[in-house]
Amino acid sequence: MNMQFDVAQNGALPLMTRPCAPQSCDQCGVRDRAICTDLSDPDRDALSRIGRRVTLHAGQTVMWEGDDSMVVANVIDGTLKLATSTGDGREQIVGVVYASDFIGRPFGARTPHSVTALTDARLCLFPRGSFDAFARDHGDLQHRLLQRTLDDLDRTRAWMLLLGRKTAREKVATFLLDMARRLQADQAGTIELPLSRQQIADILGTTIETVSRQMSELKRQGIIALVGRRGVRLVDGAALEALAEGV
Amino acid sequence: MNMQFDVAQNGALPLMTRPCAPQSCDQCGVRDRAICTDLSDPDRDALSRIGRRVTLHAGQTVMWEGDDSMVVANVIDGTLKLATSTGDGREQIVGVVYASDFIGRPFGARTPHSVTALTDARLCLFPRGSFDAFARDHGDLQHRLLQRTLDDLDRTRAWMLLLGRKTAREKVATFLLDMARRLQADQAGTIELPLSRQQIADILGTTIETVSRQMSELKRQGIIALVGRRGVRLVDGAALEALAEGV
DNA sequence: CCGGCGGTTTGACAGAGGTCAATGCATGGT
DNA sequence: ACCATGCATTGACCTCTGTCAAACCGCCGG
Repeated sequence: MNMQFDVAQNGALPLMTRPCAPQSCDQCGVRDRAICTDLSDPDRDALSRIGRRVTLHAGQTVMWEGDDSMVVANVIDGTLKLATSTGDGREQIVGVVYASDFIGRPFGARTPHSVTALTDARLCLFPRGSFDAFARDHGDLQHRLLQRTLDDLDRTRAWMLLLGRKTAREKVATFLLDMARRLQADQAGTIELPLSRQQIADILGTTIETVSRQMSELKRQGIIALVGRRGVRLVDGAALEALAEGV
Repeated sequence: MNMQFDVAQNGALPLMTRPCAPQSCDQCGVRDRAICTDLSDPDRDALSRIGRRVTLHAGQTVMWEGDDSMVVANVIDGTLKLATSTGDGREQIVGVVYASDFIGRPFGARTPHSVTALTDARLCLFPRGSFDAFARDHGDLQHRLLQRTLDDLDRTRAWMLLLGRKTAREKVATFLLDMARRLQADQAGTIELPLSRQQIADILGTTIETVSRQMSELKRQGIIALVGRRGVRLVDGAALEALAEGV
């Protein structure tokens, strides 16, 4: 099906080589949305001292499927994909994460999926062992992590319905609505997808050609408008909603 | 695709009407595997007093998708399915749970999927509010719940690869290996599937006919043997493993 | 032991979507 | 401003799997 087209883009990981200058949590952009939000000031400082700010370029992979789980992180900025693949290189994106989301596998030995930057991104990175220890001692942090994990699980299960039972048309409609919900539209109502057609196909469990054909068809019907390579404007949201549910 | 064929089997829920006689945790069959395992004796007693033992018959549904999240439970015995469906009745099973697993949506207002007994089952049922409050006060319980949720999420994401990228053959092979891993084989090496062909199809995101055809083909090749309606013996496990990965 | 029910298997067919291939066209570098 | 490159679109074709339908057969009750 599709090859791991972006492996070649991955340079050496900057994790060890380019820690940014230590930066306080005070001016952190996700300060009031990340899992560390409701820690007390001294606790947050302690956690902050465990972690490092790290910058990623689009295409770089932070963790690989099956690796030992060495680090976890908060996403400060940017969009990343979580993916797994079959032995022969078919890839399925199992999650897309945004600013303030948490990535990595705490309390477990293995990273079950790769994590790759789709855009340039900044992370607040923690060694897993230290993070685990810290979390065990801080009930609210653990509670927030649990909340997030439960939400992730709900979203993931909802996506299984899409993968297993929806038609290509329904998949694309659902995807567009999902993106519109997460992304901020500009003044013209256009959203900029952080994903290529190939990546969209990898999320929807289909092919690039099918995604393209479905989008063209939606455009032909006047339900969406395509602007440039990655821009989309949802012209008739209600129609999309209907298609997403398969009516 | 497939209709919700088993809705008709659902009698009135026994949840309110048939609480079993209070029963201590001492003789609980999942005592050392459920999330309550490492609570202190008094704590476990306290939790036990919040909950009730409840018996379900095969086909009965405990919670419906979209309902307010009123209860959570430990599975003491039996097998249940978690499912979501599209507006027009296509169903996707998003999880199968066994003895000692935890079900329901703690810390959230809505139940994101239905929960239905596949076999007769026994639950240790808690009102969600009380359970949430208890869990917040007991870090180890919450930690165990987090562990389980993280494991569930890993498994669920692995299943997304199957739904999105695997062929019918690979799906069936993966399913059989997964069941063999979970279920206890009898002396002849035969496992008894707790699922009908329709339910298998609903797990794999395919149809009953495709499942049947793939199983027949595997049997023809001597890789598995079918015994009766629900029995399967994995004759050539290595061949199955190879098929599951798509080689 | 038999008969009927409900799940399962098998067959024939069709269509959605995958594959292969060519063309089109944004985007970024010079 | 232009071109080159790589992504996206479109087309033709084919296959896998879904659909419809009939035959089959475990399993249970009488």
